[in-house]
Amino acid sequence: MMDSSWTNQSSSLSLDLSVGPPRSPDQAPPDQRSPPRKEEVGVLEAKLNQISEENKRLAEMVSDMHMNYSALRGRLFDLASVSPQEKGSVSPKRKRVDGVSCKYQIEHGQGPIPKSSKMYVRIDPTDSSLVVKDGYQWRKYGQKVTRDNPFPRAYFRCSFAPSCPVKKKVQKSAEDGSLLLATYEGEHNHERPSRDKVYSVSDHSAAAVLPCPSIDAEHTSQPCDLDKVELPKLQRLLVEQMASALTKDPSFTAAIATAIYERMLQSPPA
DNA sequence: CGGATTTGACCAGCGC
DNA sequence: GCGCTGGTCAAATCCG
Repeated sequence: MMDSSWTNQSSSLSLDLSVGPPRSPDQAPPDQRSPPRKEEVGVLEAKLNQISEENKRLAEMVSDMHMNYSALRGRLFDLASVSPQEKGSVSPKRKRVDGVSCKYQIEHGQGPIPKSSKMYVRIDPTDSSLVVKDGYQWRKYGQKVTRDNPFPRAYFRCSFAPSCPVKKKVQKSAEDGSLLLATYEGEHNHERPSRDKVYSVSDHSAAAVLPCPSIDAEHTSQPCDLDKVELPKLQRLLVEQMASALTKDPSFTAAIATAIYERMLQSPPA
């Protein structure tokens, strides 16, 4: 099985790339204790702004790398964990469509197959809150322990708009307690209340929310084939290499920080 | 005090 | 019909 050690590093991905204000003379090394002139301060401030911008870009790159890797990992996990019998519906024993009873569909005048999707969310394995910060507002209305998973499944309804029919089920992966699987049913009939919370890598309770493009294929019972991923090959290869670097080298983030630092030293004064 | 969460009860579908 | 299971309800409880 896959090495989950990287998940413990996920929080460290939110490495502090920000550059603080210039050191005060008291904090500076002994050989730099002379007070800076005004023009020097201006130069340093400009340099600081430039570095901050670069740090921002680098942080976004790391964020993207993390999400891309997690998405691929989630998909791989999905493929590995879904048995052939389970690919059609939630349970072969029950003729429900994605967990929605026939009665519910009839009463609510819905079609046979509500639009659904899944998201994988990286969390702290010790976090049992089952909270997926996807930007929408949810109200929990139930929790159940299911037969095939020791972790409880939580049921949520979208509470942002009273008429919004969207529901979601959130359950930890049975194999990987650091992975949350959120199953969404229906479509929102309103705008997203807050986009800022989505893909918030710095958020420790939901390090990365990962849309899984394979899920819609479930309705057609088509096997999810990694080769059919629409990502260009080159991009995928790049993502895999970056992911590999993240997983194999625990000091990868430190290396990035070192590179940034070296870049700072090489950067000419503005 | 009002809204959100918890949790046991209830319901429906399915297999035997 | 009965038991099992997943999904939902709703009263109790929590919390800001």
